[in-house]
Amino acid sequence: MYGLVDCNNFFASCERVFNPTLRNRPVVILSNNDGCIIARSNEAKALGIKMGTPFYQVKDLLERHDVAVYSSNYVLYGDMSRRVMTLLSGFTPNLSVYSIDEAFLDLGGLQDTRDLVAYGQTIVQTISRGTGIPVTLGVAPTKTLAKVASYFGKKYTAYHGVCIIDTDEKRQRALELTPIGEVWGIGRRLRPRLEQLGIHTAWDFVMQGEAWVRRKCALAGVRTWRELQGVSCIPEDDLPQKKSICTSRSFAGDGLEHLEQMEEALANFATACSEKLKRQHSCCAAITVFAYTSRFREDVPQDAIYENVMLQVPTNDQQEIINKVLSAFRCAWKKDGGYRYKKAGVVAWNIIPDSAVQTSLFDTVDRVRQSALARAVEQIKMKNGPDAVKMAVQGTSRLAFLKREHLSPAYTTNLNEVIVVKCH
DNA sequence: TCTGGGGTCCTAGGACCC
DNA sequence: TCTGGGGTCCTAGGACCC
Repeated sequence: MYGLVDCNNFFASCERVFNPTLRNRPVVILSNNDGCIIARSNEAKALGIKMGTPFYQVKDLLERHDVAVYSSNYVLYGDMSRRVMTLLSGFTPNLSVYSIDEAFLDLGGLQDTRDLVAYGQTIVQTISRGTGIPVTLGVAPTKTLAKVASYFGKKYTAYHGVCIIDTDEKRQRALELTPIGEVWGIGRRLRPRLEQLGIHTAWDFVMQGEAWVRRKCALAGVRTWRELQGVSCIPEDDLPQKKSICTSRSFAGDGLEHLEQMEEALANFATACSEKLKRQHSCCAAITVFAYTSRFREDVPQDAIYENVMLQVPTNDQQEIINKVLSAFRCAWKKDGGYRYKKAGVVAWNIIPDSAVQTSLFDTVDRVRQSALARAVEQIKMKNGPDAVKMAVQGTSRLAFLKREHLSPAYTTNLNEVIVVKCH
């Protein structure tokens, strides 16, 4: 059996943990640059606020209903997520963290339903007491069915956060009540196509033949179809190593116009990619740098830059990645183009373990010197903090281009921002 | 005025080989 | 008029997830 633990309205719940006045009040969280709504409390959902709605389109509505609005505080959410996952790892030898707010638990040892219900309640209550985050647990023979179970666990309060699908009768009943679009693996495109073919519930889908599913939904559809029948076919512990690593941002306002501004932003994106590569002990053999103007502005000239760099010798070195990114970007830069770039980023790909790097006879980089410098920089950072030393081209205004007007404090990670309790 | 930021996998088609 | 029969590799684009 698999358990799926899913944090309820995770970002909104994180804000609530440290601000009790937000309880029973609708809460929404905005994306970077305060652009879109990316998380909502139940009260906000009830107001009809949709995921992904641009903030400016619902600003009036939010004010009318006294909705609390927050900028994304990923430092806080990341730390709260780590706490939840740490607690969960105590309940299973096999925890697979699926996203910032979800994890699959291997519950293989527990077959008896009464045991499962009790164990599930313990898990939910432990997370709630330990972190203040409400979670839902769905349990079923496959991961896709565990998702279905958690859908019902959230929908009906009578489950008290734990819903278990452990018999064929329960499975059929659940699938009959599950709209096809709610199934994990059926997305925005497939749903209308299936509905047109008369498939409205997960059960309608399961009742089709395999060849039919294969024809209409390709291989991924067949996998979902089998999972819904109780045949597990989503591989264990997927992708610990990332196959591509991307750092990108939108720029607030009209975007960036000058090469120097772009260079500063890209140098910081390149640095972030280098750090992510080092964290998973990888090197990349290819890098992409991209930038484009706003696709929403038909009244201004449009441009897109997209440059690939193939490396002779894979690397994760900050300086080298910055150099490659910037020289490729400068070649593609249109002097006097007058474009305002709204979004840019760096992607590292063709990733291999850093232990498997092959050198090249024609390498022009002094690797000995490079790694000595990188080691020295790392030691300075360890001793004096992550911002103690940086490349000049990175500038001093990290994240300055982000608009975050509704940011909450970093309650759990910054000593100057921890919560203060006043005694009278 | 204002529209996120990451990832994965699969498939079709083109380029190339003999 | 008529135009083989296998392969491989790469890439772009489409689908999905959070």
